[in-house]
Amino acid sequence: MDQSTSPQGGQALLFLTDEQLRKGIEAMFFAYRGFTADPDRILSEWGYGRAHHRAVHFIHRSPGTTVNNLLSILGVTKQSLNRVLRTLVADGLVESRVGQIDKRERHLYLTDTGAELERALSDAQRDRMRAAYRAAGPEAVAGFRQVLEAMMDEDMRRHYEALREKGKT
Amino acid sequence: MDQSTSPQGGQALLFLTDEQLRKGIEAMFFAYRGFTADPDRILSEWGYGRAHHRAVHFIHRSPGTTVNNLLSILGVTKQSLNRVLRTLVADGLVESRVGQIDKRERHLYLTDTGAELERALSDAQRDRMRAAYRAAGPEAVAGFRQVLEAMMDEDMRRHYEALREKGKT
DNA sequence: CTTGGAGTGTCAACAAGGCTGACGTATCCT
DNA sequence: AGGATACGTCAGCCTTGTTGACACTCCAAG
Repeated sequence: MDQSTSPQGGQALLFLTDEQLRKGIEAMFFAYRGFTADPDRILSEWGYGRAHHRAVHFIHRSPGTTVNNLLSILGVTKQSLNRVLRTLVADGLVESRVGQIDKRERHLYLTDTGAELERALSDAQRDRMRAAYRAAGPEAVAGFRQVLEAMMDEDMRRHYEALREKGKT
Repeated sequence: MDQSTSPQGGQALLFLTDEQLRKGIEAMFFAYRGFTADPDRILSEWGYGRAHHRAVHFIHRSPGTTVNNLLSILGVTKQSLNRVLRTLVADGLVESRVGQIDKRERHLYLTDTGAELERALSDAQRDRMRAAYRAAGPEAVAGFRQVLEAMMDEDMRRHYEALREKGKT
């Protein structure tokens, strides 16, 4: 395709050999496995799966978020998300409050139990992330984040960058 | 848990605030989605899923690999892998040859068609990886790889590092 | 006030791709 | 000869994704 695709073509310029890129691809694959291993263990103890983890994580991050908002972040159908939310509400981990301004919307909050699960999950995941960060060092971390951000789709980057936007209950 | 878990505790020392770590976690989540988006599109055209991608990728990387070896790399059950391999063999993308030294083993190879799919998939994935690498720059890439390697489980790092070991057909 | 549409919940049916358990067969090794 | 190994396969179950269809509530525009 371009010069960097040929075996040694762009190496002097940009070191992007197919072999380098393949290593990066496999690194993503193997690392993502490690990344999810600990939460998966905890989730199975609670009888949940990754879908529940994602929901709990983003509800914790943005308390009061609406179902629709969650849908666009998670990128799944409402039927799929609803199944997960239903069990979380039924099990008392998530509270779904009817919106005050717009009563069609449901605003989602973690209960104490929900917060407990979230804490167990994020503690485990942070521990591994922290260990990796420490092993790699500050400069490596900066590079890590730069590459990951460059790998995201546009809309995902929007969600990624959005931290605080709603402060009302 | 330790000093870096408290809001500002370890920042001066290691900048590892919960917020920083959370950002890293979400970056992994969103980036992995981007990472798999292009292959997923191609796979659905061929009527396959990610499981087929993984099999095809590692057979391409290590032609003649055995089923057992593939199992340990992919970390799935033989029943699960077998279902995927069966369709790939039936569709003529993968060839399964009885071992010459040990006739119990089956050695796996891509056919021309299989290589064609692999090429389409890895081209797409490399394109995105290359774009991300270029956008982030060489130093960032080094850091990216360092952090990912530190995030892997032990056995995964072994597979990740193993490039060539078998040269015989 | 009526009506269209947005936001949400839910039922049903289906598929991919994990899992466990059990069994059979061929082959190798001791 | 007998146990271990490599592989395939059948059967059943679970999670999590999909479509399609339908109902309900409410806001806003006409």
